[in-house]
Amino acid sequence: MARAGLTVERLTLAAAEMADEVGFENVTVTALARRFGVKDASLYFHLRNAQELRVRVAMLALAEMADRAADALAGRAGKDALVAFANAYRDYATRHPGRYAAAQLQLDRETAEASAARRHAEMTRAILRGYRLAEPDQTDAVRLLHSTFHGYVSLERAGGFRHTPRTTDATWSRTLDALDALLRNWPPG
Amino acid sequence: MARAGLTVERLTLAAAEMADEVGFENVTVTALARRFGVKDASLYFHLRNAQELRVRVAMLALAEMADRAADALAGRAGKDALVAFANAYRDYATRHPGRYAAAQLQLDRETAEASAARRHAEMTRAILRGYRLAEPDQTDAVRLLHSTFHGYVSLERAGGFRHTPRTTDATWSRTLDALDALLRNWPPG
DNA sequence: GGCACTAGTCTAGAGCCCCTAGGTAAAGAA
DNA sequence: TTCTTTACCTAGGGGCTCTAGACTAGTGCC
Repeated sequence: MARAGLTVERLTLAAAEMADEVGFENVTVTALARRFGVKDASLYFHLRNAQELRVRVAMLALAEMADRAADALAGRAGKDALVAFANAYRDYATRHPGRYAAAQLQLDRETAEASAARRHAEMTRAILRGYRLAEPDQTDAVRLLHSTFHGYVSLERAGGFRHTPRTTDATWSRTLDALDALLRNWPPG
Repeated sequence: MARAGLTVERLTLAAAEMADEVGFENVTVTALARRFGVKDASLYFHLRNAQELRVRVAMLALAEMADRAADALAGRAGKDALVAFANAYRDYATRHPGRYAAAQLQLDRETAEASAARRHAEMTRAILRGYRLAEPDQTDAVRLLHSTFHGYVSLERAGGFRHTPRTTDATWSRTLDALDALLRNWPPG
């Protein structure tokens, strides 16, 4: 009965890796325990329940995405920043599909506050500084950008663009052109 | 042992109602059987497995959304059509959250072909006729619209817009203005 | 009406998952 | 060394998925 050296952090990271390998919906407490050569009941010493594990993976993913986005944004402005930010987001989803799926988990208000969601919003606002939008247009633009990025990535991952021959990379690039154009010519209220 | 008169269609419809009431993820074969006063094993005479049930609910939702969108589109063109289409989509998600969640299920290629997804794409292209976009811009615009609508609705439902006081209705309306403006001034390749 | 056949439901049970209660061994403190 | 705490274990209940095989309700035919 040697100790496995489990911690919440190790469990969360392993769960995130597992999510990328087999899909977030297949990450179970039982399967995670198996991976550590331990009984499932043992994990409940470290986790309140299975939902906590999922939430922790979601928080990890949100934080990682924010880190990547921040790196991508460093030293850039205007369209350059917009493109780098969007690509960081899309690349993360491609490389870490399970984590990305986890990040879509519905978090309760308090948990959402504690997450990196605020950093995402702040970075988006930073990008918009280059486009000089006043409130409430700025908030609307933040929401539009989030919606489009998230929608594009999740439809692409779900195979929603497969029926047309045009590559999704090409459309992605043109979508960013279009959003840049839109932000430069935001329609008056 | 009176017969319950189960059919795949009745099961699918009941599952869809159940999804709207308790959430798509809580629709199980066992719970559905309970609702019909029948043992869970009995449903496997009508369904291959639980996944088939989920897929059928997804197909139902996609078809219903396409119907609503088609109604909304009738007799409209230009921005009018764009707004009506987008609202039909968003309203459906509001009234039928469980069905909407089901519609996001990943379908395999064949199932997706048999779904109403093609009708959605055709309607979007019909809207774009008013904006006179040539290929490949048209395909890109279809993808952009889908992405934005889907992204907006799912972020809104997930509570992603709660942290800012601005109402989501106001942003939605301005988002449609912005998309209309963008389509009228689509940037040259 | 009786018989054969099919369709629809049931019971029993295996396997996996979530989670709790209570036991026990390992690691560290005194 | 002994004591305490920490970390893991066994046992078990309850839910979900799904299969095998039994049984019955209904249908068609004589």
